[in-house]
This record gives sequence, C-alpha cells and structure tokens, in this order.
Amino acid sequence: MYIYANVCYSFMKKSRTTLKDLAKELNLSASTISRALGNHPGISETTTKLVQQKAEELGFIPNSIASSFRKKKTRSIGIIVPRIDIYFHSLVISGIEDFAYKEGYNVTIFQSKDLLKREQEITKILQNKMVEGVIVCLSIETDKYDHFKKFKRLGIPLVFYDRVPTGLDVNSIVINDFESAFTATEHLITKGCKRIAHIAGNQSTAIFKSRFEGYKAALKKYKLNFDANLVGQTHNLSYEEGIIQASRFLKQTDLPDGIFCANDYTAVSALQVFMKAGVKIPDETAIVGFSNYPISRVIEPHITTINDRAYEMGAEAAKLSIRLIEDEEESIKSETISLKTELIVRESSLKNC
Amino acid sequence: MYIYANVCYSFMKKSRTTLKDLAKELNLSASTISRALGNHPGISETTTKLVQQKAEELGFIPNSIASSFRKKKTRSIGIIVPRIDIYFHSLVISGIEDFAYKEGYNVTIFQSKDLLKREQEITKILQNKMVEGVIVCLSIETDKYDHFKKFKRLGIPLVFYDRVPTGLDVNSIVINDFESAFTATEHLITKGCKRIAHIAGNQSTAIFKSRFEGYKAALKKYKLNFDANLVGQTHNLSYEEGIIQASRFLKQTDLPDGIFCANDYTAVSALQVFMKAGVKIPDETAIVGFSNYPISRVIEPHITTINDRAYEMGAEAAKLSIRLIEDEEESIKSETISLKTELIVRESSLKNC
DNA sequence: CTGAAAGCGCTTACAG
DNA sequence: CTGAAAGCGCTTACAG
Repeated sequence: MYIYANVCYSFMKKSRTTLKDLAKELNLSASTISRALGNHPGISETTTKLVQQKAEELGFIPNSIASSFRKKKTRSIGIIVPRIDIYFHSLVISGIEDFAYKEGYNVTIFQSKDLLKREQEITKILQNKMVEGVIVCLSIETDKYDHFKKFKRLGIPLVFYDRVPTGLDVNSIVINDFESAFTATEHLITKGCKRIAHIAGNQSTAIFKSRFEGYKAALKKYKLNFDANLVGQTHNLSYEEGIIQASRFLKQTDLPDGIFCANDYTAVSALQVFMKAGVKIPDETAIVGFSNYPISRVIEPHITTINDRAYEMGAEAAKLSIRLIEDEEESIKSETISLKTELIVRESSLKNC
Repeated sequence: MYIYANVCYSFMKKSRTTLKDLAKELNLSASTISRALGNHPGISETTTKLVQQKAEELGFIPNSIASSFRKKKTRSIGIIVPRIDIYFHSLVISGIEDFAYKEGYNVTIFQSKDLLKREQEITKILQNKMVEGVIVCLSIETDKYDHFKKFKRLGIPLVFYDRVPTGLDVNSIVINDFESAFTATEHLITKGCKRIAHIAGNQSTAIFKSRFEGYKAALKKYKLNFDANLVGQTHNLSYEEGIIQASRFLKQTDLPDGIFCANDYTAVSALQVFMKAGVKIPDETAIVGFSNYPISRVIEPHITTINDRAYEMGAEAAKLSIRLIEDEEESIKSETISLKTELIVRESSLKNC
C-alpha cells in the first residue's frame, strides 16, 4: 500500500495542511483541533498548547474561506466610492480601513467612476455573500436607489457617507454643510467683509446646495445684500471652473472683498486670479475655501478652510457598519451621524492682523 | 407534519434562496441548476432559459463564498500599501481596481502605515486563502522579507511596485528612476543651467538613491561640476524639509540656476522660498519636480515634472498578478516591468522662451 | 442532456 | 474535556 497524502512534487503547489492533517498527526479529533485553535474554554490547557504548537510547526494556516462559509461570516466590508484617487475619498477609505483593521474586518473596494450603471453592477456583485456590510458614497449620476434595496432584504447593513440618498431613511455619516458654510461666511463678515462672493458647486448635489444656503443665511443674519452677480455656479468645482468664475468677479465694477469657495481648488483659482490682477489677499479680498486639501496649507498665502473630517467620516462609517453587522436584533430605525467640522484660519482671510 | 422551510418571521433576516430551493421549485437536480446558471454547454437551451428565468423571479443570488470554497478560487487580490491617502498610492490602487474589475476580480486593501510589524501581521492575514494574489508596496521600515516567503510556498503570486525588495528575485513594476532623474536634469542643462542643485529623498530607499545617481550622471555627461553643497538630503521629501533645504541653497554665495527635486512637494518649497527671496523663476533659477502631483499644475509658475505613471503602475501590477494567478504552470522566473516615464515641461523650467 | 453522489475544510449541537 | 456526525451551498467527475 502506498501513501499518497502530502506527497509534494516540485512542480506542484504544495497542498495546504488542513485541520484533518493536524488531527491525524496528533491522534485527536478535528473537533478538538478546531476548538483548541480557537482557544475554546472547554479544552484542556495541555491539549490547547499541544495543538497550537503542532499547528505552528506544520505551518498550518486555517482556511478562512471554509470558516467563512461554515460560519456565514466573512468579516468583510465592501466600499463603493466614486473614485479612489480623489483625496477626500482616499482619506475616508483610510479611516474605514484603520477602524476595520482594528476590529478584524477587511475592506473590499470598488469604484463607481461616478457612473450609475457601474454602481448598479457593483451592488449586484456585493449581494452574493461576499461582504457583511456596505459603505457607499453615491455616484454623481445616481438619482434612483432601487439597486440598494436588496441589501436591506438580505440583512446587509448599508451606510452612506458624504453624498447620501435624498428623501430616504438610511444610515449616513455627514457633516453639517449648511452650518460649516455659515461659519465660513460669518468668519469673513467678522473680518470686515461686506461684499462676499461665492463659488458654488453643483446645485443638484445636496451638500453643495447646503453650502450655498449657509452662505446666504450668514449674509442675511448680518443684513448684507445678496447679489446674484457674486455667485459663480460650477459643475464640479474644478480648478478651471474656479478660474472662470473668479475672472468674472474681477470684472465687476465693485470688487468683492471676500470670497467663500465651496472647495479648496476653486479657492486656489480665486486666489491666483485676484493676485495676478494685483488685488491684495487678504487685505483687499479675503478668501475662504472648503475641505482642507493639502494644497490649502501650501499655496501662498495659505488658505483658510473648513476641515471636513474625511478620515473621521470613514472611521465613523466603519464603526457604525460594524455595529450594525454585529447587533443581533436588526435595528429598525436609521441613524444619521453628523460630524462637527472646524474652521481652520490661515493667512488668506487674516485681515487687520 | 409541519413544513418549516423558508418560513419568514418579520423579525428574522430572510433566509436566502439556494440552488436547492430552485431545484425543488423546478423539479430539476441541483447539478442541472448549477450548470444552467453557469451557461454550461451541456444543458439544453430550454432548460437554461427556464432556470435563469426562475432564478431571476425568486431573486436567487449565488452564494459566492460557497462557490469560492468549492472551486478554491476567490477571484480576489490583496493589496498592501503604506497609506491609502498618499496621492501616488491612491492612483496606483485606482489602476489596480480598474483592471481587476474588468477581469472580474475584486480588491481587498490593507495599509501598513509604514510599519514593518503591521505589514507582517497583514501578510499573515492574507495567507489564509482569502486572496489569490498579492500586490505590495513595502513599508519604509521594511528591511527583511521573510514574511513574504510563505506566499511563494502557498502558490500565491506576489507583485511588488514602487518600493520593492532589494537583492531579491521578485515580480515588480517600477519606473526607471535613474533614467527619469537623468532626463529631468538633462532638461535643465539644455535650458542653460550650469549650477544645478538637488533635493534628495531618503538614500536608504532605492528609488531615491537612483534619482540622486541619475542627477549625478547627467552632470557628469555634460561635464558640470558636482557640488555637495548643492545637494539637500531629506528624510521623506516633505514640504517642510524642502523649505529647509531650499533656504540653505539660498545662502550660497553662488545661487543655483536650476534645482531638480526628487518630488513635487519639495519643488513647491523651492519655488516658494526662491520667489520670496526675489529670485525669478525660471529665468534666474529653473525648477523641476518629480511625480506630477496635482499641485504641480496649479501652483504658479506651473512646475515641470516627471509623470511617474502611478495609474499605469497599478494597472500593470493587476495585469501581471492576474496572469500569474491564472497561469497553469507556475512560472519559474520573476518579471520586472519598467514603465516609461515622461517629462512634462511647464513654466518653472521654461527659460529663454 | 440530466442526475446522484461525493466532497471542499471547517464548526457546532449533541452525546458521553 | 473530547469525539462522531451532520452540514454550510456549491461544483464536478462519473454514470446513464
């Protein structure tokens, strides 16, 4: 009789050691091995040690797919982001990964590329038991949410961040864009600005609409006139669009003495356009951005901006997601966590100082 | 006799439809269902259609964990990066995800946080069958590679990018840092620079050493003196370190008329320090960076730099990884793919134009 | 073209 | 404290 088990031809992948191999080796049952490796209290310390030593010796690595399959738990979270290479999202993902890692979860990542169709495809992929929870920032195109409904039926908790569905009862992590924009604008006002312009993001996206509203609310509170000529609408707050809008402001007979921009890229545009025209920043025109992008603390003068807590947003999303995964009773009501932002004051708004 | 199967209490997660449920429903065997869903040629078209329709109707979603387990294929790739929120890595990851997605693979991501210990932990996690291939950029601390050896034995192909093990025979995707640095320096020389400084990265990291060597080689070729005073060593090429080194250059009696910086952050520092001191960029001092960070095309004057092909690097890493996964015969020899970089000429080096 | 049966490598309820 | 047995939901070699 020939023994074929564990024969290893040099041209073959070595077959892995399994629980059974260990059991045979130690004359114990697979049950005992499994329990010993999991530090189950009902196994004697001697046996546990013995098993763990042998496991180490044979280089045993548990097959986590088998385990996931058996336990119906993958300890895996799926993320859908528009793009990974947008700094904001890379920070969020970093926060998610960090928190998940600490909790023993891993993170599988997908990019919707801001395409509804790809987002829909991805949700299909994620419904096949691969992940226990899903964290999403909606694509810019997304205007219907049917593709997310199935997760609820499957008991896979969904957490949205930043761009979240409107009018739907969902778990979400957001910042208060209205309040943040209000604070930013108010800051310009307290620095003495009376004619404040705004470079606005896409008004069909809730967060940019809120920023615009916050700007208007601050003007109102301080009884400053709202001038539609001082609002520059953009599609996606790109640097190039910022240049266009800032140049438009520059043509006004009465220049703005403050500009609140809905992101830092357009704040950079405004800064450069105005400086090139010989306008003194901040003394003649003060500028505030939004998001605390790295560039805001590098460009000169450094730009006052809003820290939008991207990393924390990710960590909170992971935290909530894992809580929902591990909560025995499915919680009925949805949660919205709103993170406090922070105004970071830098040179671009430091008048009279 | 009571039938309990598929009873769904409102407070329970609905149990999923399985292959067996479908089989029962259609009076077919599980084998046939499985094959029909997989469009196996040996199943009649009528049956295939019937099964697929019913699957759709009952909202059947195959359990991919069961399938992975059975087939011993997860169609999953693991990535270990120092940090996700570094623009370069976010671009690489984006390239990996894009290519993997097209090929039906998904991507699980881990951050080493530039800690050897965490990198080692992660490799342990990744050895448990979760992924079929692993793509790595080493942590800055990594000076031994034992924790990667096991992958080879397990038949899990490893692909390194950017920061790759030295002196080891591994699959890797890199750019030619020497050549790129040579080209960048040569560009300054052809623009008339005779006294060229260099802000260098950590010389214990191979890529930064190569950039330094490339710089020296270009000087040599054009018979320019190498002046150690014109080399600013940094630990991690931070903006702040760039400020320090550029300020040091500024104190030289004979100012450099060109600066080649090993990344774009320090190029920004040099630009700002020199401009603030009243030095005209590029006419008095021309500046070239490295990496084509977004800031390089926003700061004024825009910075000449090297496109380091981060996205393509990711795509190539994924491509190689998947090829190695799917190749039946384990290939013996390792591959190193070197991507062509590109000099992007912008205002910061456009003398005499 | 279809089905019965075995089995992937674990975990766990049950029994002792 | 330990073991025998069943089973998670698929896939596939074998048989017809």
